[in-house]
Amino acid sequence: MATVTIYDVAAKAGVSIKSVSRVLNNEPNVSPTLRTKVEEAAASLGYRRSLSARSLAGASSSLIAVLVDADLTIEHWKSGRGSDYLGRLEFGALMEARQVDYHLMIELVDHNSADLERDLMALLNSIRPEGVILTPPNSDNTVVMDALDAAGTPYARIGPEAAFDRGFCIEMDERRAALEMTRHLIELGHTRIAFVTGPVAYGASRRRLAGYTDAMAEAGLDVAPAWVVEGDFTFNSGALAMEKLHETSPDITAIFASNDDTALGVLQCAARLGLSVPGDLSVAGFDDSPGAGFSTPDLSTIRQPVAEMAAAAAQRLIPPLRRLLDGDAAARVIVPHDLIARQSTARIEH
Amino acid sequence: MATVTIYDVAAKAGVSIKSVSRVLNNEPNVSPTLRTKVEEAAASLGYRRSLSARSLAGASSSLIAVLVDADLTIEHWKSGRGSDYLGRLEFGALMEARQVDYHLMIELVDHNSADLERDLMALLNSIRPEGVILTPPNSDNTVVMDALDAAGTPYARIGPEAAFDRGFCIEMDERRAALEMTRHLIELGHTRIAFVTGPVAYGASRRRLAGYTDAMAEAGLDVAPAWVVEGDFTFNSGALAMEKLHETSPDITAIFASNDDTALGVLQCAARLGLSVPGDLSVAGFDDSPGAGFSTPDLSTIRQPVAEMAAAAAQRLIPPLRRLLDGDAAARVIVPHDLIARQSTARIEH
DNA sequence: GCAGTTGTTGACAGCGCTGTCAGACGTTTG
DNA sequence: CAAACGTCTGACAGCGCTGTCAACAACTGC
Repeated sequence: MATVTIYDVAAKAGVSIKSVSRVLNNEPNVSPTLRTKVEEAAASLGYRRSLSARSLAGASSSLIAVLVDADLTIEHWKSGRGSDYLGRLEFGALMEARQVDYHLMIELVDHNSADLERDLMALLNSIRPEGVILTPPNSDNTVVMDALDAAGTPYARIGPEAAFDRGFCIEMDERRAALEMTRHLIELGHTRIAFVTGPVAYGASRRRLAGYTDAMAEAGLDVAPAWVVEGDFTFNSGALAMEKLHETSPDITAIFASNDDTALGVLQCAARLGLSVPGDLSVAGFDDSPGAGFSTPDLSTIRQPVAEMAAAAAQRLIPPLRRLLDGDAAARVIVPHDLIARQSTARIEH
Repeated sequence: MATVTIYDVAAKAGVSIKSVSRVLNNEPNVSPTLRTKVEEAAASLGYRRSLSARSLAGASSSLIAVLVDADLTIEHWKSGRGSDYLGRLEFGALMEARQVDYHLMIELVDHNSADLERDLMALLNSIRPEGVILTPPNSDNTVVMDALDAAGTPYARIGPEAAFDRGFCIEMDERRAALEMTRHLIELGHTRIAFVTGPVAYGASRRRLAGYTDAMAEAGLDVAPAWVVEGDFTFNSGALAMEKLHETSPDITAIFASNDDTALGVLQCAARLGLSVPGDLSVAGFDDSPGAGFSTPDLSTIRQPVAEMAAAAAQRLIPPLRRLLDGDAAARVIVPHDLIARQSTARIEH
């Protein structure tokens, strides 16, 4: 194949390679004549600078690395609980990166490797990314962040739980989202609304619960202790919660589950108990997981703006994009979510 | 940060950089003494060769590019029909690549760009991957394949539809999978089994239909013309098909849909018509999409071994892995699928 | 009209590696 | 015992770029 180098372009344009480099890098002090000559030559040859050479010569590597947790991913596939999280994330980042000819590299990290720090350092040394996108649970891995800091590589943390002063934090407002979903139920006329929590250890669980509590308080509605049932983000815990609620509080008219899996469990158990959704009971979830759109009835839920979060991350990590952001490049970003009202929540029938 | 170079290692080991290079590349004619000296020095410094420098100096780039279709992906997210396809694919490839320190790069291609070929050439020129993984629909894009051939870059096509002599073809046997699912229904005692097709334009649709037809023939069962209803891989087309079948052929006891979305549509419509699944009707899908595990009842389906396919692709594209495969590195691979029997299919009640 | 400035270009080194080639050994062969 | 060979190692060039610095032309101002 005809490998086109900067020499070819320089020869064709009748200038020095340095001039070609200048034009391509948008350096100042380039005459319009030179610029057109070089641009035409480059275009006619279909020239594209070699990433390796650029990176080696000291320019930016034009690379963003996405760190994905190996364990979590394996577990995901094993459990059969597929998720389009990664796909959406990459897509969001890619749409930004491609505009300025940056590239995305996916790296697996073993977050409980004996020598995580060494692994990471070696990785950074080997590929020298301009920036790194951290996905949960590594968004809160201090070893990872320490290594990145030591290497001086900027990083963006998707959905961090703590230490919001480190790196770029890209989040959604989970409390507020839960609050809005609860409001949505209240607006539909519900007053006796139950809540199925996630594992208490997760900050996300706590924030979602807080949103529910706040919305109820705000509307002047009491929350009976029995209405808040502990779950663990799984389908089964949802079914169990439904059973329990059916016994203890048969008068509730809506259940808000901390995530979609749980909500789907609630849905299934409700069907088994002969409760019609949304006729007898409204059910809401959280996450807009792929299954949520296909349940019967399909699930009202909160869509995590994963692609937008990744885009925000990319904008902050890629210098040319960051420049466009100007002063708006806050180190901590709250990305707006969507409330998706589907069939599983409806106006209460009197 | 302390960037560790080959010079540091050479100095620490008291040898020339060429010797370090020799050891690291497993070149022949290296004395055991040298080897240990270098390995120890490298390990103690946490040294990892720079990808760019290696690639620039003429060694392999250690890079595999995954070409993902921009349009298709956008459509996916827009339709809200998330898919974990990409995630599984990457994971499969990554697990292989990491063993030999290869890296994965994700690239978006716009398959109806005015200048696809130029775009691709520029991309290849810029990142010089060792191999490229093509995902549908680009697995059958001749422009892409031509560009890759011209560049001399090996490529693996995931789920190709035609031209099986080009590149590495990584497939599953869709006809056989459909045949097995039909057999599964027959074994459960069903004899009047309907089929909802995909769009006729897709080879996959035709192969799945063929599997159904073959299994029925094999079992000596007649297929009434009304039993085969045309769908288009969407949820709605499944619901429509169910309605139609309910009118024309109320005596069928099982429906095999060409994909999960369609099957979920069938499921929903069946519920609306008061048909219990699997009591009155068994329903089967194809693809094991994320929604399939969460429907009520959950869906029996065929799991596309996406991760395994990507792994097979990686093994063929990455030279050191390919060597391990030995003569087994067929250019065309059929990766085994799984039949996942869940609640939606059951023994027929007499 | 001459130093001082600015704008525009090119020569050249060097980024961290690998490939080529040659040199220094030790071992076999006729 | 010299010639021929195989084994091990290092010197050096060069991959395709960018950064530094110098050269030159075209201005400026006094």
